[in-house]
Amino acid sequence: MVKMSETETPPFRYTAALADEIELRWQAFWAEHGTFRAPNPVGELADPAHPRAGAPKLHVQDMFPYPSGAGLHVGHPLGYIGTDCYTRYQRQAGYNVLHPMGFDAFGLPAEQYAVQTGTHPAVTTAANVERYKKQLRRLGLAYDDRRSFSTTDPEYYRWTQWIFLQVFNSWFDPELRKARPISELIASFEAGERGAEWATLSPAERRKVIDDHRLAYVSEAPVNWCPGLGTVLANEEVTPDGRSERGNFPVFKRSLKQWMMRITAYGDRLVEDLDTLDWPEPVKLMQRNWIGRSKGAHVDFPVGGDGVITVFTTRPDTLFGATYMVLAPEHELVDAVVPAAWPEGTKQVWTGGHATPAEAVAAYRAEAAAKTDEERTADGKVKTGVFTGAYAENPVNGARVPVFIADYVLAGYGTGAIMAVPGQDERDWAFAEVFELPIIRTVAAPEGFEGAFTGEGPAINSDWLDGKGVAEAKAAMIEWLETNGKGRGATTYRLRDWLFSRQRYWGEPFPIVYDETGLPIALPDSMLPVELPDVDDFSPRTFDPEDADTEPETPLSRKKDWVQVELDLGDGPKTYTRETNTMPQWAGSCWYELRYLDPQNQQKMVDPANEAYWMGPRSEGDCGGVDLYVGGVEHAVLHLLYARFWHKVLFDLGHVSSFEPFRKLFNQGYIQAYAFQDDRGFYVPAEEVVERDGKYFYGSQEVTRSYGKMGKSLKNVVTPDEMCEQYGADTFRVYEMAMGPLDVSRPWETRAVVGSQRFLQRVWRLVVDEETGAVRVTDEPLDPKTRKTLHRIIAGVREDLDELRFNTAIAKLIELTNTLTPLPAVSREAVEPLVLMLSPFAPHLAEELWGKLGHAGTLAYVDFPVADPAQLVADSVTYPVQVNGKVRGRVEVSPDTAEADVRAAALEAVAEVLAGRDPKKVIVVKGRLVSVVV
RNA sequence: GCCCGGGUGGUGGAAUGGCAGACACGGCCGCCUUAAAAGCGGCUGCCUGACAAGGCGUGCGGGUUCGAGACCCGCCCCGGGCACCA
Repeated sequence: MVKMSETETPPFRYTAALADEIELRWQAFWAEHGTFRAPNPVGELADPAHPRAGAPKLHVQDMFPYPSGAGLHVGHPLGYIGTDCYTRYQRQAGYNVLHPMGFDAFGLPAEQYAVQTGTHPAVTTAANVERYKKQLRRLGLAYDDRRSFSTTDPEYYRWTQWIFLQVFNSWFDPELRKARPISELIASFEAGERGAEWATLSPAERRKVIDDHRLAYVSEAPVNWCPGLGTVLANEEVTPDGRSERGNFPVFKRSLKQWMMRITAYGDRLVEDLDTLDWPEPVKLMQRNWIGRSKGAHVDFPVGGDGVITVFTTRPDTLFGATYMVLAPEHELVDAVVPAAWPEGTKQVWTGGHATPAEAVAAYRAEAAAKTDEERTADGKVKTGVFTGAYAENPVNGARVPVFIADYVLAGYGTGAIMAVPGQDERDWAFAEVFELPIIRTVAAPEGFEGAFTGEGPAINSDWLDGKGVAEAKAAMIEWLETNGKGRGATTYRLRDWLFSRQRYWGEPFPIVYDETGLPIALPDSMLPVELPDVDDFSPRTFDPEDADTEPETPLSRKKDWVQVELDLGDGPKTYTRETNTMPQWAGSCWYELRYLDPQNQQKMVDPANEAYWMGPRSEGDCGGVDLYVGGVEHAVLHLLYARFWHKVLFDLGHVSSFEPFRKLFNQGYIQAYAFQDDRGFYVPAEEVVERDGKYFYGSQEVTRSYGKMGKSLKNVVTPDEMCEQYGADTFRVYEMAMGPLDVSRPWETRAVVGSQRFLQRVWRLVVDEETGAVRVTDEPLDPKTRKTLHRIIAGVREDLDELRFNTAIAKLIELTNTLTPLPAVSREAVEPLVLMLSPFAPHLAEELWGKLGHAGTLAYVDFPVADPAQLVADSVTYPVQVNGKVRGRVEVSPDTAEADVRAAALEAVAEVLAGRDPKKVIVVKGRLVSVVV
């Protein structure tokens, strides 16, 4: 029996099968010819003969993926396709384009899989990377294959370790506001520039002093301990409700010895340099919020005999309104200030019903400690606290102010103590109301204003500040505090130092060993990389997720023969102990944009000439960096903040010429999908659900629809592999780009993909006779009208591509195709530009058609069409004529018609509507419309 | 609570203050076909209407303007971020 569909389909139609054949052939061609290799100025990848050698450069990069075992679904490559279209266009427009792709391959899932199966994470990771590469190649993504790497490659993490050592071997000079080599600090100590004490210290004590200045340092400090994961986490990895971002386990504050990076030293620059970046405002805002810089003053309040409570305030101008103070319950001074008995005049509400201050404080502390963060913030509007029995003295006027403890003051921010100014602070106002504390306004509030006034206004009740505006009063007060030794201007940050060690196996080992002093020693560059040793047991010790009283234990610590190592570090062979923590997953992604520039360089992380070419500043004050960095908004704080920090350290030390890693950031949207559940709540395969009358059915049973992520468990995954099989990669690419703007999230709809296939089929048919396979294109010139359309579309497509508006660019190409389709002859004059303009989106099809049009080789370096300005002026203009805002007629005139003539013609066109009424006003908008008012 | 985005046909989405709904999906009709699929052509915002035509339309209410989806004021809803940060 003959399959009808096969016999009836024209033999040379652009079908999925033909697309498959064409695509695989061109992918092989590109790979074989190294078509998308970009030449470097110097080094292994230099190529003076390359068509783009020495051309203006463009460095475009995607946030590289973690190669998961599940492979890609159709949502993952959205951004990759976007940057591929953009870079293919720019390459044709004349740029030397760097568009690399790598893999962020250290991390938890590979390790967890290894724990379950006993397979080494390196094996799983390598397999997953291969799978990803295959899937990406099948989509025709034009990467420079020589520049691909995984963060897990020893040749790569050798440089991650090298950068760690750069950080370790530096300190931040607050005067110069930059990192400097630690050797310069040591020299300064030795020269006696930093006090005489140095000379009296033992060698180990000196090392401790120096270690305390390093940008990477070990500290015993409260950290986020996650027993469920068996590791500590950075602040950025803990959700606001105190759980791990990965795994959603409880996280506890524990004091532990861990590696930290002094990112806080860069707080100012990380905030200020945001202004130089072309990033989405919301992302900048999130970084500003995370860094949380506030400027103000430290003010000293004398308490008791010679005690002092130092507070941080952003409103030193309101000091005359400070009517009480609050310490965090955990504040170290609390015990010191609490007297034996309640002083004279203690109000009943202040005591919490306790007989002595000590009892009240102890009870309140116990209460506060028992509350989780959630509970503390849940009832955040009701202020609680208790009087300590102590009074402090307001340094500006000597007023006696009671000292409270309350959990609305956080131990971890500022100094853990505040001066309370209820007149100008809403929280203080609320507290003052509960505890019947006096309220003094120090900024004039508007007539009839109730509550705390936080706005602008002249100072009042403030002695010598009276009448000054807020900004002026702040400055005056800071000056007064400094002159009188009562305080000083200060800046604080919400940002904490970055916790950099993890108790995991699958991460970069630290290039650090310890000697008998227990102090860290950096390994020399010559000993890099410190390779991750093989172990039998990959898992860190994990615990009952709720059990806070547990201790981390690293997998590497069990490998005794690796931990104890004999080395000659200059003092002859000695036994050292290796650091057994590993680096967090962020380490590898903190600098990968740099390694793409010079991936094969064995001598340097990146050759300065290559860095300067691809990422260097373009003008005085320019930050430099990747020209376009595309990825999801979920990395707004973590990855992007860490990467900026490392980049700035490398800049300070002279290793790079750019002071920001990513000049322009673009957040792509997500492709999401519908999922369907039956009445038991089980997910049913989404592709088998049919819609009838606005309801959804799986077989005969009605199911409910929800919208969200694609996932195996939701049974709604669609893969690019399936799309390539059903339609071809080019159709899939065109569909993803046509379905909406790149930065907008949208639902996946497989049945709509056919629209893109039809479009490509029409283009194919313009060139190829479906019955004979012959090329139909003629050398006949275009008719003048179509020529104008062509050039209008060329101009529009270029504009759209420059702005990453791929959806509207494709709409214009469809329009052009639909214009050409019904014409009796297919003119080369129109088809060649069409093919070239289509090539960023459907590169395989375009290459194939380009060949059929008689050109040899690839079109990747053929000039992108340019519109002829002469063709962009219209022959005639149609003016719609509005009467009172409604279109009532139209006139067609030549574009150079004088305004008066347009007006006359327009009035004539709507004469019937006007019915003799006299127009009050006639507005002629040149080239647009005519508006008549009656 | 505060700060960002965003609300346009059945659906995804277009529109420098100037003809709202480009382009596509879906739907309806037609051509081709014994038939179906594919392909091709037409119609498709809503309401009234046989047609012609008219009215109404960009979350809601006001405003600016000859003219507002876009600008201003006040609300509502959805998504995201932050949340006692002194």
